[in-house]
Amino acid sequence: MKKDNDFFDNVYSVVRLIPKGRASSYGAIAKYLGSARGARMVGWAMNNSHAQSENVPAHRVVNRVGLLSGKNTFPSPFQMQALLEEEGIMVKDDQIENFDSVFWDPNTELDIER
DNA sequence: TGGGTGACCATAG
DNA sequence: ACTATGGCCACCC
Repeated sequence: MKKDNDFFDNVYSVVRLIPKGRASSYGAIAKYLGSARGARMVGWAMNNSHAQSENVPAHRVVNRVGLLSGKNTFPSPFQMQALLEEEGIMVKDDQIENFDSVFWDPNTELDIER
């Protein structure tokens, strides 16, 4: 039988593939799954990521402006920023600095490049 | 069953 | 420039 949460599983897989010191965006992940099936679902999957036994580096996932949108949903809002800084990502005012540099797009990095 | 919500993104005024 | 609204699709009540 088919799994309804196939979408979630896909998201977790991609998030785990995010290299250290890099960050990705919800829309990029959603698009990588096939289309922007409502980037909101990606965030929601993250919200349920706590249900996953595997460690999902949700802290490496931010919105398109590099803002730590989900820090509020973390066990401790400071944990997300702390983890990011731990990996060398500079965070200022709940926003990633040089986001252009740390941005990791699965469509560009993983895929295809022909 | 139907309606509301959501860690978003894009376009229009 | 900023604010407002629509769209996307899965989950909860």
